[in-house]
Amino acid sequence: MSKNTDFIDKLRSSGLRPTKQRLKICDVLFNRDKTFHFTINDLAKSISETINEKISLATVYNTVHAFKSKGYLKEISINSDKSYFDTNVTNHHHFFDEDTNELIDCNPDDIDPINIKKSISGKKINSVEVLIKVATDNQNQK
Amino acid sequence: MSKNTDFIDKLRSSGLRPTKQRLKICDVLFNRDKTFHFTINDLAKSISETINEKISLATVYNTVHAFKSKGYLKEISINSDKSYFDTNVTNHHHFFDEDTNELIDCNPDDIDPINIKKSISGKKINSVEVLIKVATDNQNQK
DNA sequence: GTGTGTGCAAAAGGTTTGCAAGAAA
DNA sequence: TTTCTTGCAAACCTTTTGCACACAC
Repeated sequence: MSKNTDFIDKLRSSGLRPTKQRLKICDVLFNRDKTFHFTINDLAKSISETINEKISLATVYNTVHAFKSKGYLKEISINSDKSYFDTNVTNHHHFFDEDTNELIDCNPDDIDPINIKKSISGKKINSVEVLIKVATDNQNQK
Repeated sequence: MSKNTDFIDKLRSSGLRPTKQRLKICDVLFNRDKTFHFTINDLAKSISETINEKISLATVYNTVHAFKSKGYLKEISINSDKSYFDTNVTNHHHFFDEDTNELIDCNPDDIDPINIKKSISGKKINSVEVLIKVATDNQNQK
């Protein structure tokens, strides 16, 4: 697990001042074994549960966006009503459980490489994302 | 091209009353050669440009949701800030042009079938969607 | 000290809701 | 006449913004 000094280095090296709030957010986001999928609300709640002091929503937004632009977080589109973020910034795909609104990472070998035969002239591919929506078996289809 | 009576039948057969507003929206949505990708705003604008009377935003939302739940429209997640809809309700994937915010349909044979080796126990796959984000070539990557 | 970051509240943008009036059955 | 639909405005929720104060350097 990362220590506080690691986070300080990480922030400093990307030009972000290691403030108390940012370090707390780092702690909540990155000090865990498994990938964390969250909405801003989840994160804010998680923060106020983990620590006693609470961090302003504006700061949480700021920080998440800063982390995203530095490549420490990835944003995932599922529903249009909320932004999901992912602490796993490697290229990977997702299952989305429509019953629980939960995101599940795919491992690289869970899905064969996507073979795209079409290209858009003058454009280059920035990302290829696969989203597999699942729900309990005895249910009407999406 | 579909005629008004077709739309009336379509609506009636799915339990929706063929009101003047819904028929107008049908006309704007389905009376076209190519697939239509739109946000609610696009649609509202398109309506007020096409016809002189305008339709309340609430009604546009109602209607689009009704059409979606009847399977006449498909919702696509790209950014979290807006809902995109698609008049092409067949299974297909998309390119998204990040320069122009434009959606482009993939034909079935543009992408090889997605081979998913993992499954979630007790859950069945409702949909598999691939989103390929593209941008002009001389640009920093996403 | 200078410049960046934080926090609050207010504003913004998209979407939903409640309810009275209107239209379809 | 009964039920569904419309339209408006208000409510709502998530996200952004402005600005004064505080903190990092």
